[in-house]
Amino acid sequence: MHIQTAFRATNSSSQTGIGGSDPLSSTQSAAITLFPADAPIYAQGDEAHDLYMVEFGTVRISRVTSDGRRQITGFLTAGDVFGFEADDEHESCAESVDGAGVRVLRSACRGEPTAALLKMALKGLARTQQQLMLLGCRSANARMAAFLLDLSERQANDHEVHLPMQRNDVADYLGLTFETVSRTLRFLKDAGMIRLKTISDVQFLDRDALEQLCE
Amino acid sequence: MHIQTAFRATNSSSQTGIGGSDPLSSTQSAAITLFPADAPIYAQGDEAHDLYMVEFGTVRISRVTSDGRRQITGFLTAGDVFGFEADDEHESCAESVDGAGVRVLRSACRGEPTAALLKMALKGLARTQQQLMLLGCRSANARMAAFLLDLSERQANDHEVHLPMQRNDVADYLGLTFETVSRTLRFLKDAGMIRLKTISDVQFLDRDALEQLCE
DNA sequence: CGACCTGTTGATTCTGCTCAATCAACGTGG
DNA sequence: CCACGTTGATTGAGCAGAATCAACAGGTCG
Repeated sequence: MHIQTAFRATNSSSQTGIGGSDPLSSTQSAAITLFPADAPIYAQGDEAHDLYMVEFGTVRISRVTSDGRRQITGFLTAGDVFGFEADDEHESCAESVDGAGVRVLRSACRGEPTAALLKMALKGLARTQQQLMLLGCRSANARMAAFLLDLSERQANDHEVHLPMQRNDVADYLGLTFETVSRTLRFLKDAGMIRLKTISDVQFLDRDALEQLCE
Repeated sequence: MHIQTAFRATNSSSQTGIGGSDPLSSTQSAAITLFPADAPIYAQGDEAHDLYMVEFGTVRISRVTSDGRRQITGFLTAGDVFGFEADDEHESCAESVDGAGVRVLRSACRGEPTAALLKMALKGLARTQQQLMLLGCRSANARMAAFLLDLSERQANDHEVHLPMQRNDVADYLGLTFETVSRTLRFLKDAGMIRLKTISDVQFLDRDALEQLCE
């Protein structure tokens, strides 16, 4: 099974600054491919050729264990680059969450690596370590608070957060069950820390309390 | 406070193949520094200049949260390279676990990056993702089993594993308490999967059962 | 020998998982 | 239009497992 609905849009010069200089000036691939919700971008075991950059929407990176469980190892949004592998095979799979636009950076990984390429790899490393700290939080409430604050920072909005993914995805990201995710949001609501504007839009009522909670 | 007992040894050409060619031929720093147990190599907040390679012994990378808890984000052994940062400041701290020999790779990160450098960074990324999957294991027994098997692979020994770090470190690595670590080892012992040759040497009696457990 | 540190074990508490029911939103087809 | 099925989200009850608090054993070092 492969991508069907993926279409190609004209290149809309990404606003997603990486460092200062555009690291892709020599590797531009003008086409952006749209992956509808839940469409696979690459799968576990696929050969790893290229790198990818999210242009809009959200991409999830996940890995499935032999017992069928799924661990989401990252949610990526505009400007994030993914597809790095130590070997020539993808250890994780990448899927669109909500209809994501992805640009393929061909030949970015061919030849001698550039400083920009290294920087992107290090950014991926930093993201992964960040999530590691998140999973280190013992309580479910703390993890959720940390997750919301992390999203808030990425979305550059101190007062509100949009959750493009569903509860199941959040659960597999935080190492919880989706029931617990639901309960946790309810706890934060009852504690007066957040308000659920819609099912996927969270408004912060007491940011300090959230920050204190995830410590 | 800085390293005191650190001494410099003659360079013993490392056997720790990274890829095939020696990536450090142009960046050799002949000196190896010995860090005694628990000695800091660098601290959270230190300026990040160089990269480091473990020559012998074990190094732990950790991060402390504002509430005082510690999350160990990696145990590194001979051949592993660490010190990568996305920014110019160390987000984590590195300490010797058991008396570790560390070589500084000066200027490895200056100028244009090499393919070998990128490869090392990607290896670090892969290690971090591996641990992320480990933390994704729900049960304490599963985490411990996965940890032991992971160590076994790194030590290239199918029958036995040496634990250079103490229970407290294992706990902070696995996101458990040290009491639970103790109990978990006891469980694996009672289940006939392992034998504790010494307090820090674990012998596998039923490797298959361990592998099945951590699924 | 005593002080201290690491590790083990026990008892209790509490958190999150499991199993289950319910509800709201949506789409389909009669 | 409404009956029906589906899917995602919420909520409840009971239980298993890990954290917490506490006691104790073994080793090392002064």
